[in-house]
Amino acid sequence: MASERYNAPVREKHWQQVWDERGTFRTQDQNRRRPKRYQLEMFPYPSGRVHMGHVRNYTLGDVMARYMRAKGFNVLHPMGWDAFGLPAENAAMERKIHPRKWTYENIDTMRAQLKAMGVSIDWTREFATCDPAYYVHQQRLFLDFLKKKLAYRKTAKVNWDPVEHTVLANEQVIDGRGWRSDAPVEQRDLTQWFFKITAFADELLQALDGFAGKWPDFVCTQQRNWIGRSSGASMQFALEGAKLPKKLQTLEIFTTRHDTIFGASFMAISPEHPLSTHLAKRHRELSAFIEDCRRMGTSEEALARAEKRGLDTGLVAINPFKPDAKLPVFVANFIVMDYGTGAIFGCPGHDQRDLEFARKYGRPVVPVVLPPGADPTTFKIGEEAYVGDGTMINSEFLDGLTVEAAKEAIARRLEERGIGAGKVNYRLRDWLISRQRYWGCPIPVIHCATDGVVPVPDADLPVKLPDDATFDRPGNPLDHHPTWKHVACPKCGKPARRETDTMDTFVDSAWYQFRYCAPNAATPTDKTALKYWAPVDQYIGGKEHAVLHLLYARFFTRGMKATKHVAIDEPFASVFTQGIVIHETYRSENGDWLTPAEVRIEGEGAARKAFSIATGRPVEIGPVEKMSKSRKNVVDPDDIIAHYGADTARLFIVSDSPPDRDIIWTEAGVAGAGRQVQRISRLIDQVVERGYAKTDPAPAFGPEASLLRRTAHKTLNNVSQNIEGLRYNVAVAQIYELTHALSAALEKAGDGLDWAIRETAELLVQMIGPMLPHLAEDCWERLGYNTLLSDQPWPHAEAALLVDDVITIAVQVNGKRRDELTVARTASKDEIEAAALGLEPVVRALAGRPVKKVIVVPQRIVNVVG
RNA sequence: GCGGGCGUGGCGGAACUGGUAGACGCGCUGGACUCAAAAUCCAGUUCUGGUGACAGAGUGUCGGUUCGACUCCGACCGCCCGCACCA
Repeated sequence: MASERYNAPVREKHWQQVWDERGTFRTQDQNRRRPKRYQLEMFPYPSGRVHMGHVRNYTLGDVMARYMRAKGFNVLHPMGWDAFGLPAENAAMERKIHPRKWTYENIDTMRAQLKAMGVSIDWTREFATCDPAYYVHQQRLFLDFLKKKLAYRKTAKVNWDPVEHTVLANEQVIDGRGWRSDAPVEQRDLTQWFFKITAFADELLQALDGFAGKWPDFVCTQQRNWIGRSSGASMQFALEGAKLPKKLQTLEIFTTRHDTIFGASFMAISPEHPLSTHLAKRHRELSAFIEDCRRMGTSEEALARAEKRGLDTGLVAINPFKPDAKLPVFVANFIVMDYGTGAIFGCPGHDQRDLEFARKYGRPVVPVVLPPGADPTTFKIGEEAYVGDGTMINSEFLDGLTVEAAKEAIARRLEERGIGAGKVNYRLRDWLISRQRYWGCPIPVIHCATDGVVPVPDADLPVKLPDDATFDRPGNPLDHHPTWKHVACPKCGKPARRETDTMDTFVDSAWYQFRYCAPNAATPTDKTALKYWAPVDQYIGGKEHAVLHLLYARFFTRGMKATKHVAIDEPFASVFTQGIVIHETYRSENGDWLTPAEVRIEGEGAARKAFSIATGRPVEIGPVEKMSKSRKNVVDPDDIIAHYGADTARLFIVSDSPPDRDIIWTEAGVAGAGRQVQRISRLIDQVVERGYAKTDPAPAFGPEASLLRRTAHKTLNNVSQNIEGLRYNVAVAQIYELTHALSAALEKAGDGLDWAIRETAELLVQMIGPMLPHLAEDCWERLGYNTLLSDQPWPHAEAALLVDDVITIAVQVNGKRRDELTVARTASKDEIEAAALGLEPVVRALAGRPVKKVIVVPQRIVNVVG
């Protein structure tokens, strides 16, 4: 009897319903004596529909969650919605639908889609960050941060996105453009809310050292660079040459090369430096120059190659170590205000940029560091500044010292004289969290003319978003609202103004991982729950969050520790970044993009051609790119699930490509995965059909049965290890090999073989469980069980079956493989050597030469050197 | 410019701490079943020479260490990513 085709879409719905009814994946919170495993994937933004990136992300996490569950861990695998954000407001403007309605409708759609994927989520813990029940706690956290001065307000130059009508954090500006809008950002002076991430700069940096092997290297490197620690010194220079207000009479600089102070030949300050601003008031040429720089300034990295230009202010600075050296002060276009103090001393001998500037403006170039082996009487700086190590020269009391010693000597004297000190500088800026938008978490403060910034009292929380906002004009709807912002000051009762800024949506996602541990707690977090569940054991998500979200969440955890909401420093014990899903692009003759569903492909390889299904006209096959709506190279997961089933989609996602690499979505690949699903289903049917005799105790095993059992248990062992190491593609390959072995065994007969076939089939079904959960559940039932496979413990590999009595090792002559040798595992070196030397191909390869040496590595290899 | 990662068949990719390179899948070729097709199954498939046994070459390039190198070291080439006048 031929087995029926496995109807995945129907069976999958059935099993999803069973899991749902039985609450199979509900986390047992009270079961805290079992070891826990917190598996988390980055929660989605409810943009409308689930895309392939989501399918990949949640499949990768689900394989791990299901595996760990079977391994006996108490698994927390929750899901929620990163639900605040601008697209909801855009939808409100374009389609006249309220952001709340739009968001919750999308959530309903996407929840159904995720359920159709068969993800083992505990849906009872679900929340959306736009639920007041969530953001009330975020407001509490904000107020606690405010108390601890981790949140503060300041006036600063900020990145203004002219399209989104809001400010952006530095991390959200990519190549001078807004991360969502792609519009060039402008600099504006505004008073905004910040989180003091710089307070933890050093901690955040140092903790990265402990992440080796648990976080991707590139993420650690990028965070290190973003924090950008550099160790140097601050130094004050007295200014002469014009009447200056007291505050501007000394110029403070930051340098990492204080050793080269005797080689200084000019000073340079940023066009945005307060001194530049002051001088420009009475100096028309200077104000024109500053204006010029400002216009050039903001855009593009092209300015990195732009010409170094400067304007002499006429002021001179006194070198504190060489008072007779008068250093002209330039305003220079290559000095940026937001690093160090926005001012430097230029030492052209040992800095390439300073050298170019000095040559252009006729400043002297004096070498003060002598390269090892160079002649001090003839050493000169040519086209290239010398930036290496060496011995100090032309530097009075520093002469003869190493660079390192000279730095120490200078730092010491600076401190003694009170005009500077050794100093560490960071590139990291505080996190600007104010957004002039409606659909975000309101910042819970009130501005009072008498009392200043007043926190909203806890009893008045949450500060809820008004439902009746209007979205018909640009700007902040909260600010436009007729009544919302007008409130009484909680302190003095006088009329006051509610803060109308909302928080950056990255705040919402900076602590959600803790909320899942106790999603209904009356406080932001629950100590008992956190003690058990935190930190997240494995976090899986996109590479694009290497610095953004992953850095913010790390900061927030430290902030929450300082405010006693958590007891740990780091939110994620290990992080895995998945590759993206990419697909071919298709373009019609008139340049329009077409979706894969609108295209018919004919031919193979070089003869492969595409045609529009609608018009029949040829279509150009373009490069393989990240799936995106604009390129239309998207495949709807629903279509795949409806046609092949979720298991096929899941299998395609985890087979072939390693999870951290990009994966090319192809119809052929999906069809191939679909065939594998059918193949396994058929194989299990064959096993059931053959009948079995799984007697207890086990029968005597003949050679066929023993071989099959060894293969099955070895595979189990390897698959387990490969799942744990997120090498799912290798695990899948090994499962395929086992199906071949099982298939071959069905053709044979032998002592105990029926028993072994039955055992192997059960192991196989259990092994596919994490990846193909519906099929596995279905096969488990066909094997005669009325329990759920999802409730079965992961099988144990029998240690005795993992080692072979007889093994095959390669035999080389001079490093070249000539033959192989089958020997007992326990064979001695001498036995192996004797057997190897007797092999005919070995004798032939030696061609009569005497054997000089024989290397025998038991159980591995023999190499005959002749 | 600085930093990180990666280069293996026609393709995706395997290869544990240096020990039989190319597992597994896709594709391709041939065959079986079929009136035919689909589906399925079997065999072959790194390259070169040879009917064949077999021989030689081979993991971006060049060199080194080693009995033995995809793996370790040095130099170079190419691709991808991040930061970018950072003082």
